[in-house]
Amino acid sequence: MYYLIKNIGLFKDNTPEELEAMIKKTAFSLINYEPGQTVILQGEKLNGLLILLSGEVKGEMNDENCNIIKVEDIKAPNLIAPAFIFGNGIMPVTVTTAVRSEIIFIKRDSFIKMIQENSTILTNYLDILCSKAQFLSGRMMFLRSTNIREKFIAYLNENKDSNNVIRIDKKLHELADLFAVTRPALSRVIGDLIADGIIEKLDRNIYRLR
Amino acid sequence: MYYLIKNIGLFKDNTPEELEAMIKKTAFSLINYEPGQTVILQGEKLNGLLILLSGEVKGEMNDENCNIIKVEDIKAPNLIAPAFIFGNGIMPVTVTTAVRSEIIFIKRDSFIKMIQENSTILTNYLDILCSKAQFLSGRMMFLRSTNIREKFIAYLNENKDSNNVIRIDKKLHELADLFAVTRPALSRVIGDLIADGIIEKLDRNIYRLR
DNA sequence: ATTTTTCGGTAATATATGTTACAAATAGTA
DNA sequence: TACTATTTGTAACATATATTACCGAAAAAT
Repeated sequence: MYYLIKNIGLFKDNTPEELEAMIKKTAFSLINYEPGQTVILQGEKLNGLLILLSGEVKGEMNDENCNIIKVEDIKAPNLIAPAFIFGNGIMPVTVTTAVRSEIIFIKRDSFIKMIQENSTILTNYLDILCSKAQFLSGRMMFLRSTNIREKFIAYLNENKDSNNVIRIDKKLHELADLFAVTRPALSRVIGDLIADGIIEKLDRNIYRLR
Repeated sequence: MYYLIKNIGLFKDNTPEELEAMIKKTAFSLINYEPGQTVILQGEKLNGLLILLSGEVKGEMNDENCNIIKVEDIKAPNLIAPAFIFGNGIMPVTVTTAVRSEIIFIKRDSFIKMIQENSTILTNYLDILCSKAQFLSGRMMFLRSTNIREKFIAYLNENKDSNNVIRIDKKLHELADLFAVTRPALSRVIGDLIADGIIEKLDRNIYRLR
């Protein structure tokens, strides 16, 4: 178990032995979930740290019209909703297990004690929170400002290799979802970019910028 | 000064005396800025905590086409970019003073020591970071999913009083900016909502939902 | 090898929003 | 009061994207 959680960013700088010592003096509960069970409901307050030790969970959101919006999948080992332990902390999504899973729950007070006593865990947690905020802030600027054409070119620039070649390792509909647009619209824009000579299609999902 | 910074969320639970004792044993620098001076440049790494003690700063962003996008104004007393102290920490905006200002800078290591030694400051900082991430995550869902009509109705629902009346205390162009749309488009949608009998206009910037 | 499913390209059409311009209403100021 | 600047409403038109549908290619399953 300590070898498992060492793969989580929060604990990456601790040895399995340190983690064992630390967990041993921390109050926690280890819960086994069957596939499809609810871990935490949208609207509930998260009162501590959830560590997905094994298995896989998915987040889903219900909007006012009761449409279910799939938000993200988390595979073990990983933290679940680390940015919802503090602040108002009301979960915007319902988290359910996709497969049989083990989850560790550490109450907020115990978690605070843990990060106070261990400065690498503290800074790792701060890194996680800040990175999350920075990522979201960047992503928001990205979504707000640009059209599909610029989004796609920005994506290519971020992922190009030294030859300006990009292999897109996502389904097109996933990429479209990332850009918050529809797949045919993205597809058309890619076609336009090729027609305009801005990019070159080398193979299925492989392009070169020029 | 200690009375001033007590008004910052990070220090709200400490008495001025505690703050004085704490600051006295922390290495920091207090810098005076004239109006229009640069505090930190877009692309630079932030290496500690910036506390705006007096005055006012603004954040501006340059996109690839060198357009300047105004991001936000911060009035004293307040923290500047608290979510960029950790993580990758590269500033996405340039911060400059709008008026003569005083700014305290505490290096990252000193700040870590401060939050380790004072658990109310630690939890306040965690609250700030988590709230930021939660806010951004909510705002992103909002921007991604809905059209102007739904955004405006959501805004009305969040701000309505017991009689379903909303006084919009923003300029229309500010509201449009919040929604990441243009003012005429928002204006037209409001007109449509009135025409459809979904809302009623009581006065300039005052509406009733029905 | 054959069938079935998924994935990506494309087109017609509909819709939402942007752009630009101008006028009316309001607020601020001499 | 009159003048000016700001804010808002509105319209014509342009554009980007969504929606829907269909086809062919690729991948997966049988």
